[in-house]
Amino acid sequence: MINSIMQEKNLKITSARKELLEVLNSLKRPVSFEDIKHKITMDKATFYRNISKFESESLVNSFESNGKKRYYEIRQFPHAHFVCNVCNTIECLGEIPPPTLVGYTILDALYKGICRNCTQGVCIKDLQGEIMYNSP
Amino acid sequence: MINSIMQEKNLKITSARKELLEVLNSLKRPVSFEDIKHKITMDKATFYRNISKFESESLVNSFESNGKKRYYEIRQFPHAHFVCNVCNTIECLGEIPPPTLVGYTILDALYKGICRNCTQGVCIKDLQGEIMYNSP
DNA sequence: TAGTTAATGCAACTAAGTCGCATTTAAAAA
DNA sequence: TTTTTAAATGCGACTTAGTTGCATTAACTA
Repeated sequence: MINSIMQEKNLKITSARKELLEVLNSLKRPVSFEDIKHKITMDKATFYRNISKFESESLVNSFESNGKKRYYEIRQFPHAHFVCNVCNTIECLGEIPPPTLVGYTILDALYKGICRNCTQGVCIKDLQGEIMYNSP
Repeated sequence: MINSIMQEKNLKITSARKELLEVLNSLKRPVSFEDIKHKITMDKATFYRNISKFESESLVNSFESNGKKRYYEIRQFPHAHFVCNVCNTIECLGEIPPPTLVGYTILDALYKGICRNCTQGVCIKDLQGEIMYNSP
């Protein structure tokens, strides 16, 4: 089915592309080049050229998180992401719609903060002045 | 008053730090190192060391946008940002609260999409499958 | 004012991402 | 099936954001 996806987009089916889509598809979470470079055999130039082609064909999404790295994932239904400042985990948020912004088209939402696990270990008063929203 | 801010945080008051805080304070919008490197006289190592110290002292906020650059701004009241994928403009969103995420502490929100100006020039059908939320 | 410690400038380095070019390969034509 | 050709690949060189070590300088303290 990976082949037919590429055919639909009129992309030449190469072994590098199949490999890359299979890896992204099996992981189903946002990954950086570093995360998967040992899982793929292609050159990094090929990785970036293909990722960028996949993005322009709407097969892949990307965003940047806390580090200086970009994260890529297979595009499924549109969803937001949450990056934890403590453990640096990136979570895909399923059901969270972004707020209303009249006149704007929101394509992506990225939230940062402290995830459920880490929140329990963090003293709230250390966050004085930083809190946008603290959930109950 | 810039001096007293640094005193409160027990930061040594140096000319580089005064210069950097003054520039950030006068611009009052998120800027990258590139944006302001011609406005400051310090070495880039000093810039990054001070920005990072300011961040850990809660004087400055940072986030990454579409490019591979990081953006820094004086921390005022907490607010979200909107990055336009078309014109790459970064807007500070004043009154937009992030959604509820039970158990999580949200410290930052970054939305991407198409800003008010650019939305008028974009054909909605080009966005098939990408739309998270299209405002009325 | 002298002494201590932290901040600075400089240069070298790392890592993400890009680009040009020669070679290979997928797929269409013959 | 073989030939053709345009696109994809690997390689190496490059760019740029950000970091680090080290010698020097400047801010605070006694």
